Amino acid sequence: MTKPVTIEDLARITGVSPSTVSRVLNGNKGVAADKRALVLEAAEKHHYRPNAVARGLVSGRSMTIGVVVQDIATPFFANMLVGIEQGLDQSGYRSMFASTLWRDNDPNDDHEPFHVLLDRRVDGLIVLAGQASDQFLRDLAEQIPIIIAARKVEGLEDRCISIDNVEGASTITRYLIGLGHKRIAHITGHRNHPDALDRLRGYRLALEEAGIEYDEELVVEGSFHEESGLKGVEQLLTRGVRFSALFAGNDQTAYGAMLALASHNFRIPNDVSVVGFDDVSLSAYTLPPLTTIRQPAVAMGRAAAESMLRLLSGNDPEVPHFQTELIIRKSAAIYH
Amino acid sequence: MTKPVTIEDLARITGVSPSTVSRVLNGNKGVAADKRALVLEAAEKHHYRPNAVARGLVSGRSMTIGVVVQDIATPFFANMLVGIEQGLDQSGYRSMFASTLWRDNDPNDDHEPFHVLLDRRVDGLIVLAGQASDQFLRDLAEQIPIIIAARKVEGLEDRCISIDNVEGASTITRYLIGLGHKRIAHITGHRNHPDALDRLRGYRLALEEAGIEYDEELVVEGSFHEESGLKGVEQLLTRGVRFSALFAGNDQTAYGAMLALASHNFRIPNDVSVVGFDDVSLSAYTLPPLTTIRQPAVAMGRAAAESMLRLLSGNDPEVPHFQTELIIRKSAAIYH
DNA sequence: CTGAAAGCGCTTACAG
DNA sequence: CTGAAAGCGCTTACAG
Repeated sequence: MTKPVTIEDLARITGVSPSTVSRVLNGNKGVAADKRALVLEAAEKHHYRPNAVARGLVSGRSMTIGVVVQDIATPFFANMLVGIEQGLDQSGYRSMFASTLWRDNDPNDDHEPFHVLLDRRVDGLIVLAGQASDQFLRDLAEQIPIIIAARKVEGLEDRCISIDNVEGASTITRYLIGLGHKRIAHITGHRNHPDALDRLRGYRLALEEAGIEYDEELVVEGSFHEESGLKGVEQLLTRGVRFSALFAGNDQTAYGAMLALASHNFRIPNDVSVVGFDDVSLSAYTLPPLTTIRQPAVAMGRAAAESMLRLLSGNDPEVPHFQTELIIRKSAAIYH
Repeated sequence: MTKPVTIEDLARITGVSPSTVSRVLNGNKGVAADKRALVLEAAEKHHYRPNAVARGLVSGRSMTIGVVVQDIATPFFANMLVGIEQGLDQSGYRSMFASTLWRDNDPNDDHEPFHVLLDRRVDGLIVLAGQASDQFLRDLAEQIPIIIAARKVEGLEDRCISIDNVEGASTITRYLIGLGHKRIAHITGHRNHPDALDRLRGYRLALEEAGIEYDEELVVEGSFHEESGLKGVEQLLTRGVRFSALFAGNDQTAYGAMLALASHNFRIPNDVSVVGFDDVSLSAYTLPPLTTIRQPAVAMGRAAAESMLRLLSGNDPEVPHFQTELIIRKSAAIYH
């Protein structure tokens, strides 16, 4: 473990002052050409690398932006993270992630990931969905530049990047109705998850418009995971309700649902149509490929990063508006 | 943007010296109980939070460990990252990720993610697979504690956590052979990827053992992505070669392959058996559920973090050995 | 038990 | 154009 070379070292080697070394290293104007060359050469030769920690302490900027995420391993979030990295690239900023999910026992741990990041003096915070309260996020916004993605926070509208879940859900439900389906089941996300609530609302809205009565026997609670799609279908089947189509709360739920249906010998889409929400990249490869609503995760992540960059340079974040899009593949068909 | 309170502030408020404040904040012994109480109360009241940057500068430890990863959005890597977070939890250390993948144009950028991390003075580095050269990693190991996961580096064996790809591949190929298959196709990973090479070797090994001649017409190059599974099958079909089973280089490749086969009206596993490698969590939910080789990503990530922690505390890393496991589901069946 | 001082590696006015 | 000095927020010997 060799000690990294410092500016002090370089100064000693080249015979100029540390100030001058610092200046040439920072591409600062006004340094004699010969000294500049000297320093640059020495830096190169000794593999000098600036200590970002020290630099951060004096400049007050760590050049890293914190990202709070529920679960890295969820395809949708993973894609947003990719987008964030893309958006930050070339900016000199880097992202640092902090997650919670898998330790959801301790409720006041909800703030723990925020603190790790804040303590490390990140220059800004991008929050992906998550269960921190609106109030907490509002307070945070007083302390540090913040952008929120895949979630809407009252009072922070100009910092939120999200799609309209009600609209997306009603669009895909309408699509099923247009295919002739009347008995449409729905497996929701977590009971209190805002997205889950909005999607349920969109589903009901579309039914209402079409004059189809809402039947609570047709909806079961899920959790946005594959497992819950599987269980959801089992529940529906146990209840003995008839349905010709199923709107799963998200794509992962749809995967589980399709498996359960197949194992009960229902053919998709001939016997029952299945649709999801999100359009995770895998959904183009399921059997059959999944009809779903696209929520542009990568683009949203990139936009979050870009808005953050704008915020950090003192400008208006200008968060863009994202539209959902109906992606028609093979998992839903005309009712007969 | 309110300025965070500092130790200096706390000293002024409580009337003790900064040294004393620092001591009580660090749970240091030997401080009068009354002063301790005073400081603690003030810290609480003013929401004091230590500046990890300053602390890092003096202690020389940033309490963050860098993780270099090819692609966060790949399920296998995402799971390793989850494992790393789990392993670091409670240790006070945090991870910072840096990836490259999606900018694979510039070859000498390969080292860029290492530099961002090194410049920020991470205390250790966990490298997940990746294309940095063995030599580069060996050099790195001289500078900083390093653990390498999902890859083997010569000379750094005691720092590598990986499974035996040859063994895994030969195991699953043997399984197919045991089912009666003789014409087994294989879609590899990237041409030069060590894992891809090892899996191909394992495949050939098993064939050889069984006295089945290796037929290069049966193997096509893939890239470990869904898309390449799809294309791989198309190629095989175009070649007009007969095969009753297909060993995909990894699970994602298998997904694409299954889709292609299905769209050509092959039933899985009745007409052709398909197996993968990795056992990503989704593989339990495909149609049919995928028979595959499990590479315990989360556990490996956790082990990497734990070994790193050991290394940082001056102990032997004690990297554990991981075994692959054959996971039998529904995508492969007896040949007839 | 406690404070003054030095120092971590850098940047940035301030003089010259 | 260039160096000496101060300072970022903390920790840690060093005296007392």
